[in-house]
Amino acid sequence: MAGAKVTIYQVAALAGVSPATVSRVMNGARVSPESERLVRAAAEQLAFTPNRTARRLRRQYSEVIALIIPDIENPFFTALARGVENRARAGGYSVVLCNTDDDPVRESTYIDIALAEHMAGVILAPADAASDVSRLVARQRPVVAVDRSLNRADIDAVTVDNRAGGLSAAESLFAAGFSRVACITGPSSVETAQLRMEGWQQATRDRSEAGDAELLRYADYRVDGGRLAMAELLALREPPDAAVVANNLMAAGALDALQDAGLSPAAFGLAVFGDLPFASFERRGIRVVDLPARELGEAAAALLLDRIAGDDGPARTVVLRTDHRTRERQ
Amino acid sequence: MAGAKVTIYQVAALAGVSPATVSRVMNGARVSPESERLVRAAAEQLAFTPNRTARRLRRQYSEVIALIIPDIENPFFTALARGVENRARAGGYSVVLCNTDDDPVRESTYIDIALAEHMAGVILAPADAASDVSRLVARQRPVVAVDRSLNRADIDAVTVDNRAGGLSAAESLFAAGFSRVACITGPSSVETAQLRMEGWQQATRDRSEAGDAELLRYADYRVDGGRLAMAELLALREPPDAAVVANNLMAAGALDALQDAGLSPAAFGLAVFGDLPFASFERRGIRVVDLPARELGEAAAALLLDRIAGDDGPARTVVLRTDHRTRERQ
DNA sequence: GAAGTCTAAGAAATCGATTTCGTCAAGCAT
DNA sequence: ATGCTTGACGAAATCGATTTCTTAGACTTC
Repeated sequence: MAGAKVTIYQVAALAGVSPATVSRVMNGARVSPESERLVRAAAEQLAFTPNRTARRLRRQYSEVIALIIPDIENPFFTALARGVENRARAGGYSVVLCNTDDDPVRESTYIDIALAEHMAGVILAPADAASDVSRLVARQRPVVAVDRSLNRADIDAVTVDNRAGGLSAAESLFAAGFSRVACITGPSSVETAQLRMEGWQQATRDRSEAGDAELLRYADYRVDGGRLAMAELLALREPPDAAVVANNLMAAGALDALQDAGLSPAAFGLAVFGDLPFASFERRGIRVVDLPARELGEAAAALLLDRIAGDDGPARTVVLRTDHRTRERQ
Repeated sequence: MAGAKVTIYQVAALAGVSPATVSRVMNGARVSPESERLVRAAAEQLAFTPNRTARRLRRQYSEVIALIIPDIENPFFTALARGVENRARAGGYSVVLCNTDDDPVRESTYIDIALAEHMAGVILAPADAASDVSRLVARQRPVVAVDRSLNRADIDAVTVDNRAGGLSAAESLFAAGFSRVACITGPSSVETAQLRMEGWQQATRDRSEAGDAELLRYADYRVDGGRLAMAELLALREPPDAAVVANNLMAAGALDALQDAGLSPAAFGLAVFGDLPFASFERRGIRVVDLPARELGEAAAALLLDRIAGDDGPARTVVLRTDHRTRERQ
């Protein structure tokens, strides 16, 4: 009715029972049908909503999970977030999205907040493999690493097979007839960047023509880094005729650089990790290693919800497959 | 130290003072230097973090604000979210991101959660102009509408001048020599879609050649809707030679359709609301009405923080200007 | 030196829901 | 009929920090 807050005491008074009974009704404990009727009517009439803060303080627990990601403006992570949210909502949980900009300090702050807020669990795309989740573990809060794994064996993780993806991306370029296949990957400190590069390396190592160190560029997983790296590659005395690019943002930059050089992505040979959500028509001819972002999120959430529900089996690592294919149409 | 939770009582015991004094130290109230030293040392030693749930229950208030958006996978909203987050963090607040998929029921649920969680305020990009914020108002929780305004005059809002944007977008196409300028806008129930269309309408109304009703298409603000609308326009007996597209996603679809028809965006004449984050090289020649997404978020957060701090002046509406320009380079 | 401020800090109440504990009465077996 | 179980439910403790309310000194002021 009124806007003022309604407490369990007021409902109890109106229904003529004790607050304990109201609580029992709201939580499905055994109550006589008569009491239940009275309480429900009173709650309805007063538009009673239980105060979650009080409940949480008492229960030491809340139906909220934290999702900590490095870059909220990267579509890969928003798709992942959507996967997490879908799964969590289905299980009755809300998701709090925390953006770290790959800053370990901010990540650490968010972990503290998750603890202090009594969140039920944390899904973390770690800024660094050495990210410190020990406080969570010590307090027995479930944690799942997603996209990138952590340096510790006791934490659940959901990742994709990055090495296989890098390998198949490079192989598909060779199979299409390209011979000098370069690689633009992310920071060497980031696991996915390293593994994707290793896949490429494995494919190129054997081919006499290709095992050239100058064809490998470490960039920063951002648009400008991709542009710069591609520009450098094209300026080589013996430039590549194709490249594996380790994420979507750098691919956008690389496309730019190709365009500047008057090359078309199809003729040049480009294989990219992850989708280019807005580059719809230009991406024809680009090979895409499908990163199942939403599925990653769903799998991570499912795993976390299991843990929250009490599953305390040994740590699991779920590795999703990457498909790759050539884009013909969106 | 240990993982177990540390309470204010343990800190008090170790420091040899009362819990009240510990609280005073933690909150900057007057305490003797000696007590302060003792408390800080004890807190440090035990790695004490105040339990936010308990604090919130007592204070009836938390340093968390909710940001409710219709589509987390739309870069416009993530950029807006980043603006909110930056500003909120600077003010010591955390942001909880809630995604509604334009579903009024989910929106309503999130509003209830914000209330039950004692959040300090809500920034809402309403799914519908009739979205019900009355519960928030009744409970005196600050609310700011962003991007789209609400049907009520007592709520702060931060928007852009959509009509002016639509007008200048259309004008710039006419000025560039195009004569049949179409418009692909969003659902007629969405305010921004309506206003952008009206701007276009105003520009075309006077030009004899252009005031053609069939050149106006209502779509759904999504990629496929844009593609379809553009395909329909191109199939007209007398197709347009240019178009104003009311958001970024539909523009991606429209570009697709143009490509299918063998037209280049520059030759066709395309003016788009909002940036196309990944279509870097193809967007040359496209006219972009800059939507200052991040600034919208920052302005909304600033306004909300003012309200939270107690500002209870009359409701304000902040209208940001849209700049438009032609893309030459990313 | 007596009366009147301050100040620091402890004791205890408080926020609102949950949960333990205990009581009372009804139901059942012997 | 007696003793025992069972179920409903109220009273009161609890979660942990904040916030009165008090009290005991220390310091002014005339």
